[in-house]
Parts: sequence; C-alpha cells; structure tokens
Amino acid sequence: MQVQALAPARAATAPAPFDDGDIHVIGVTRAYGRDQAVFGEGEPADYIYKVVSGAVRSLRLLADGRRQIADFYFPGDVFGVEPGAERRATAETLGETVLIVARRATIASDPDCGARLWRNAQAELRRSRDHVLTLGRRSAAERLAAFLLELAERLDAGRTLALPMSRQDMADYLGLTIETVSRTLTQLQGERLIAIDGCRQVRLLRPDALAELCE
Amino acid sequence: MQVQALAPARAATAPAPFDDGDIHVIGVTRAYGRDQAVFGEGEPADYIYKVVSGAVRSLRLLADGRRQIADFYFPGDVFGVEPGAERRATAETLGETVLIVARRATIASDPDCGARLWRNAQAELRRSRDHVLTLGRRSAAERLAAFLLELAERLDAGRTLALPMSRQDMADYLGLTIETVSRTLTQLQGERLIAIDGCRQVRLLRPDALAELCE
DNA sequence: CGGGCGGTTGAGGTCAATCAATCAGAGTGG
DNA sequence: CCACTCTGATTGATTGACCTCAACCGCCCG
Repeated sequence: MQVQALAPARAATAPAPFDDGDIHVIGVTRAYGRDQAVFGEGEPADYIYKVVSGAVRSLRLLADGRRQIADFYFPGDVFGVEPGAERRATAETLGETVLIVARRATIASDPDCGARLWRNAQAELRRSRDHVLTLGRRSAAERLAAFLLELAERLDAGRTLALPMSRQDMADYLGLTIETVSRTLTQLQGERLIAIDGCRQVRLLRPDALAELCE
Repeated sequence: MQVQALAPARAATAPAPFDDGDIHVIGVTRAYGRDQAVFGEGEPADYIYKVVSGAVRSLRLLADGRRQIADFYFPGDVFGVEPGAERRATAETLGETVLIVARRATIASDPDCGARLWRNAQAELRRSRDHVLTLGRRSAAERLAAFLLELAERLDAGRTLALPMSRQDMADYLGLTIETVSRTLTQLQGERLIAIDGCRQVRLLRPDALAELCE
C-alpha cells in the first residue's frame, strides 16, 4: 500500500494529442511506475490526464487511515478535470502506467470543450451513482458481482478478466475488507459463477447469474 | 412511502425564466404535492427542472424493493439533466414543492450552456463522491454527522435545521435502516452534539464536534 | 533455503439489521 | 372534548453479516 510519492515519473516523451474519445488536447506522454501518486488531495489542480495504458485509482482517506476508492480509470479515460483550484482526491497508478498530461488551460481552447467536459463528467457521475447504490444497499456478494461485471464492460474483456488491482483496492472500492473480498470470491467460485485462475485472473462462468444478483 | 404517481401536477402558470444560478432557461412553474413522482426510471428524459421551493429526492430501487437515495435537490438546484435519452433514476417531491420545468432542447440555445452544464454536473459529482466515502467507510454516527452538516450548509440553515425529509428518506440516503437512524440521533442527542425538537427539527449544538466525527 | 508479500482461511467479536412492541402526533368522528 | 385510528418515530431484544485478529499458504526473489 506504500506509494512512492517522491519517485520521479519516468521520462516525458514528445508531445502527443488526446486523439481518441471526445476530449482533444495536446499533451505530453509520461510513464509511471507501480503505485505512484499522480496527484494528491489538496494540491493545485493544474493538469488533466488521459490514460494510455495501465490504470489509475482515485481515492480519499479519513484521518484514521480508512480508505475509499471513488473510481478507477482505464485506457481512454480522462481524469483530473476539476472546477476548483484544488484536488479533492488523490490519484495513484495501479501498475506500470502511461498517461497523457496536459495543462488544464489547454482544454479551454477547444471550441465546444464545455459540452465535452460535460459528457465526461456525466459518465463519471453515472458510475458514481451506481457506486452509491452498491455501497448503500448491496451485500458483499452483490457488490462483487456488480464490480466484476462493470470491470468486464469497462475493460472490454469478454468472460476472461485480468484484474488490474489488488484485493485491497477491490475492498477499498467496495467498502469491504480484504478478507471479505477474498471469502466472497471463493464463495462465488463455489457456486460456479466465476472461476479464479491465479489471483489476478477471473473467468465469468455465468454472467447472467451475476447480473441477476445485482437485479 | 406510496407515491401518487398518477395525481396530476397542480396547475402550470405563466412562463418563468431559470433566473438565478448559472443555468438559464425559459420554463413553466409547476406545483407538486407531497411524495409525487416528477419522473420515473426508464422514462424519456425530455425535460429539465429547477427547484423553486420544497425539495426533491432522486432514487433507485433494486428488484426486491431496497431503495437508495442518490441525492436531494433544494431550492436553486437544477436536476434531471442527462446525456442519454432515458432517465436512470426516479425523482419524487418530499413535500409541497414548486419546480420550473423546461424542455431539454431549450437549454442548448444558451451559447455556453456546455460550460454551465459541466459546472452543474461537477457539483453533483462532488456530492456523490462525498456520499461514496460516507457509504463506504463511515459508521452510523459519522454518517448522521456528515449528513446533518451537509444539510445545514446546503439549506443555508444556521444551527437550527428544519429537516425536509422523513427518517425513512434519511435512512435510504445513508444506507441505514430507519431504526438505526432514530437510535443514532438519540445517541448524538445523549452526547449533547445535537438537540431534537420534534422529529423534523434539529439543533446542532456542537457543529465542531460533528465535523470532527467526520474527520 | 529463508524471508517477504499478497492472498486465503479460521475463530470470535461487533455494529447495524431484523423482528416486535410501544409511543407521539395529526386527523376523524362521536 | 374525548376516544379512536393511522402514520411515523422510538425503543427493546435478538440475530446475522461483515470485521478483527491470527494463523497459514503459495509464490517470487534473493
């Protein structure tokens, strides 16, 4: 769980555009190591980011160390766009990750950047609303089922899913403990809804039944 | 908890602008009774709304009836703006409520409506992120403390807070049961952090201590 | 071979849910 | 004005899902 906040990002290469998706900005690609901080809560929000490869978690901490992951970002996702001057959450890489980084001001040069930012914010809001439903009202098994299905969709994986995050990250996203995540996964495996092939690989044997669990 | 979905909204008066705040649209004011549906999940998302007086809850239901309130809207708040064609949640009034209603298309006529929609979505997203932290990682007492403080701020109440919603609504927002909400409020009262004057009125005796509970 | 790390499994504890009365206030009708 | 009812809130007793604490496992790497 240690984050190498001070380790420098690994080399900035030539400028590259935010080419796919609908937010276009000229930026610089940057490679990060595992568990590196991209930005921290309270820092100035001067840059925006787009994931090229790898993955990022956005999280908040309570004073006693309790941790809640608000969202994950995968290739193609834009993150770090905020209306205020200050970051309201910390962003960290999950594994080796490449990002495009652009000054926040850059994006305003886009003629209808407003509409694009809006759609981007709406996509995050939609996920956040699903997340609220999951955290507020679903059981551990239902949380895991919803999580695996969402992940399969966002990663465009078929039924074989390579988990980009640790059990701890899953727990902190789902509002559970690492032990409950582990137990619940083996329970789902026992019910033949999933198969676990090494701890970072899951096959969805019955996506229909998983979806039913989420109603 | 019954919603009078079929009861007609009470009279539409002369056109009125979305005058304050930053989203401006010509619309029509409309009065709703208590617990009336403004729109339902799955319906077409053709209109947007602004609260004039009263309050609105936005909620989702699981198949077995579990209910999660995603957000409340108070005077000045705009809600019902969605990128898709279909509503992803139900909106219902809490008590007697007046809304301005406008066709969704109307808003696009605003030159930089994109930027305004973006700020609006960001405000909702910010609240949703706080909500995720609360649901994922806080105890019942911490949830209530955070809720009361947020409410006081959004309603611009001082220390004396008129709750616009029932215990059931609070429970469904906070991911608790009505019994736990009730018990926890009396516990906070016992600790002299709040005083309860009739079940719809709360005084925050020690907002500092409540804030500390939330870290 | 030994140590470390992430994950799994087990035993027991805890906080909130559930089930069940009881209570308080608002509205109704005698 | 006082029963009576209905609804929402409170309180109590018990249960249960998930957490905590602890041991263990498997894998990687030195």
